[in-house]
Amino acid sequence: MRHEEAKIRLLETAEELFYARGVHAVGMDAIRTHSGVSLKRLYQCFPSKEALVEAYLLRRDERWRGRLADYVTSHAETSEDAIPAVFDWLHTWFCEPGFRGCAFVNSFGELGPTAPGVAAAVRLHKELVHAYLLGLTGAVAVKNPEELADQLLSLVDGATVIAAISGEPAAALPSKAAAVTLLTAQLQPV
Amino acid sequence: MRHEEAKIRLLETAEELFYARGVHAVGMDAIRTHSGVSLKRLYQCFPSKEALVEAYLLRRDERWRGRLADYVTSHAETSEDAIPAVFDWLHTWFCEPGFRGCAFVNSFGELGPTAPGVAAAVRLHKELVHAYLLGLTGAVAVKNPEELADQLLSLVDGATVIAAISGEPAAALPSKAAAVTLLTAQLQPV
DNA sequence: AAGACGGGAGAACGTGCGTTCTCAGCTCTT
DNA sequence: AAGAGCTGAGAACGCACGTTCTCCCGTCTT
Repeated sequence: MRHEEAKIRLLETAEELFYARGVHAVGMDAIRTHSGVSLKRLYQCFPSKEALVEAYLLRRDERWRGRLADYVTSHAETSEDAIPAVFDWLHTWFCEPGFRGCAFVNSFGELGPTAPGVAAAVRLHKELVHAYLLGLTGAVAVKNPEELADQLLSLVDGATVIAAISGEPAAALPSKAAAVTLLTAQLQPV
Repeated sequence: MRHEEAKIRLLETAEELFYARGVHAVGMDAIRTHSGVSLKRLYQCFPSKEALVEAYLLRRDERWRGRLADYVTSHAETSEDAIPAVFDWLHTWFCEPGFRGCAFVNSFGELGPTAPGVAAAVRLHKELVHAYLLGLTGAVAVKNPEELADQLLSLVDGATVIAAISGEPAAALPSKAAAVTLLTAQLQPV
């Protein structure tokens, strides 16, 4: 097995197991069994468990934002439609089997104070999501795109937390309505 | 040392350590050392670590909601003022040294899939906060108090997550502004 | 006053984890 | 063809944790 292929299988396994069960509930042996990559190779690819967790988070960040952006660009006709489309995508995400909240929030709660690299990856993810939302609010004629992006991020994270804890995907709906209200309240009169 | 006093010291120590470092980073030995309660007594009061975690969460829930309600009732003159006051309190909470996000969200991320009792305590807390917010939205003349309470809960949890990850207490401000916008948008014309 | 009781301190035990080491087999060079 | 080097499987090691056990001391009853 080639080095690159082993890395991919390890990252896929890490995402599957760490997200589903939490980081500290998954041992390196479970990663090895599920991935079929030997421990020796595993430690060649990632020098420690923490390094594997960081790599998993960075990869998940890119894929997560990619899926969001793809959905929004393919479902929103106008710039105004893009903002509610973000919450439509959240709803479909919440409905996926195995949804268990935001991997970054979960990892931060679990490892934040003890693993600085993980905390940095989580912060980076939130900054990138915020930048994406700022791109959306900057494309419509609102008074304060920065503030609106902050508010949307808060609604996104809040909806995700509530959907995870309550197990109710419909938690996306009031947040979507809130986003629309906030957007229209800030729209400049033409 | 009396039984009740030992319990209180254990719960105080548990709150201090579990919240600051996370549950699995704090051993029972650390609880014992910090509290001064012997291991024997500890296991007489709480039969397992999970039981201690649950008791800590239930106690923190009551104290947290109590502090919120006290602040709101003493700082809000009218029913309309109560809703922004919630976010003012969040801001003061975020500014406290040692703030590390929502203990319930953190515990859920860390233990959710493996500890059903913890997950239930977290759900209960969110339901009680929602009920409190519903009490506030029901006291003003809005079209849909249920939806507004859902939205406020989302903003509260979102602001808390973002403040914890970014380390920036000002994360409360856009959420407060959003709450005010949502409230005024729903106010019935007199 | 003496013995039974309870409590504190900490050792002990079993388990599970992250990480490294061992060993046997396969592959590729010369 | 032979040996060097890499690979995978899994044992081994050290450590930390949750939980229980042991021992010794103070206290309270009769």
